[in-house]
Amino acid sequence: MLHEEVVSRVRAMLLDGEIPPGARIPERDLCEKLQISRTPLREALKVLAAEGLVQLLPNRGSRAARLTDKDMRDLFEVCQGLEALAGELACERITEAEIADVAAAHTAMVRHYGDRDLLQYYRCNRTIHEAIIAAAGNPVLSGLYESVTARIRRARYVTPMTPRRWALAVQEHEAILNALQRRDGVGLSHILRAHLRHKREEVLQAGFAEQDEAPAPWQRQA
Amino acid sequence: MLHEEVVSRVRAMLLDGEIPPGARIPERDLCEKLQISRTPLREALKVLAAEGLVQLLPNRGSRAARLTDKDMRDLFEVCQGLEALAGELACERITEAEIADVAAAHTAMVRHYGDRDLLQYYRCNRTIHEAIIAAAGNPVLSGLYESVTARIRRARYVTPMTPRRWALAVQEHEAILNALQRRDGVGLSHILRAHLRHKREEVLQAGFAEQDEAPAPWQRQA
DNA sequence: TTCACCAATTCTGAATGCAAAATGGCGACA
DNA sequence: TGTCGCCATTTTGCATTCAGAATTGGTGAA
Repeated sequence: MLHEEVVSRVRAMLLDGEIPPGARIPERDLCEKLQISRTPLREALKVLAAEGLVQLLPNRGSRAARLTDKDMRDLFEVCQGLEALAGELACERITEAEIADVAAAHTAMVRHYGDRDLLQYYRCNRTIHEAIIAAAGNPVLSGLYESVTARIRRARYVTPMTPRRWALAVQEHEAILNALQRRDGVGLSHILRAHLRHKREEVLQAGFAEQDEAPAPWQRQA
Repeated sequence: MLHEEVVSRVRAMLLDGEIPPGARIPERDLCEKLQISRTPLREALKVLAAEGLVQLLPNRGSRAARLTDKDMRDLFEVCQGLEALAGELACERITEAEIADVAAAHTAMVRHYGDRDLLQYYRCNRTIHEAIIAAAGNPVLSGLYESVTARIRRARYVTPMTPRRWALAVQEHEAILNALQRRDGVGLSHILRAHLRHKREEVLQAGFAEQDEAPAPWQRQA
């Protein structure tokens, strides 16, 4: 198994919640689960720690990072900034073919909205957002966006929506597609930010802060 | 030596150019220079590779990453987005005391401009930008900003400036401070973006693309 | 002289072993 | 009975070791 594969596997386990937030990560167990030795696993854990997914406690091993409400707010804020930037850049650089792709995904998404199929709706939604990022043609931006969204993905794409909010979101997406087709970068940027601000409010209202696993009150968190 | 210390040391060597861009990094040499064994060094290299400072070639070791013009442009673009976001957030959250600190750094910077002391000027400049980031009160943002600026620091703070551009930069900084004092988030955001756009043009004009170390023509780059 | 091929060396990547630190349990004492 | 301190066990962090791949140098043939 390649180094990057180990990183991906463990990252997936963290993001999918297979390793729950706040849980300790016993190296030995993960080693035998992944059928590798401790050295490559430890390398992967350090990388994931640098990404903010894992918390390293010196001489006390590693834990899956917990996301507080504050973390979630911070991540959403940055995500807003990144999407806004991507929107502006995308309007300058996107090809007609790519616009058509986004339009297709949008149409599919609206259809799933009509069917009230939340899962498929979210899938198309994500496709659209990622297409806009990709259209910005900036690998640095793409990388940071990937890292940030990965951490809020469960919150972003799992939160149930009220009919009212869902309708608003679809409406916003109409505006997003429209701005993109008009190549109105400033407009798109504003819409994306508002869109994400609303999403953030949803998520925070839903109370998606990740709880501590062993919240013994006298143990202060490092 | 702690893990984070190893990462920092090697990162510093890369950013300072002690390990030149494109240079191969023989693990054994660095090990004895840092007085550590290969295991912790390799962990650090993987982390730095995830940060984009190091390029891992499977079974062929690692190289210090080279920055192309495109990389530089991408990094500046993202930097613009992050600073713009930070400017808006800072205007909402900055304290009067922090504004005073920025104002003091600004005054000092203008004085160094009067003395044509580029080094001290850049020092104050950086203080101001970092203070704005810090005032945004978003650790995720701070972390990404730190990572992005580290990679363009040499270009950003080493490029010589024409008198004309320098004067413009100072003028822009007046506007930055002014917007901050008025807590005009949107205005600050725009000024910061223009400021960085100008900076980027300077840097790219100066031709700061990092050359290959061993550009043997028949060796294709991975 | 130049190219191709092969052996030897060097270097990377991963597993194992060892010392140090932390965790948990047991007993002593207040 | 509850708390503190000490010792055994577990786990981490690192050095060392081992296997495999890549590079280098050399040899021979065209």
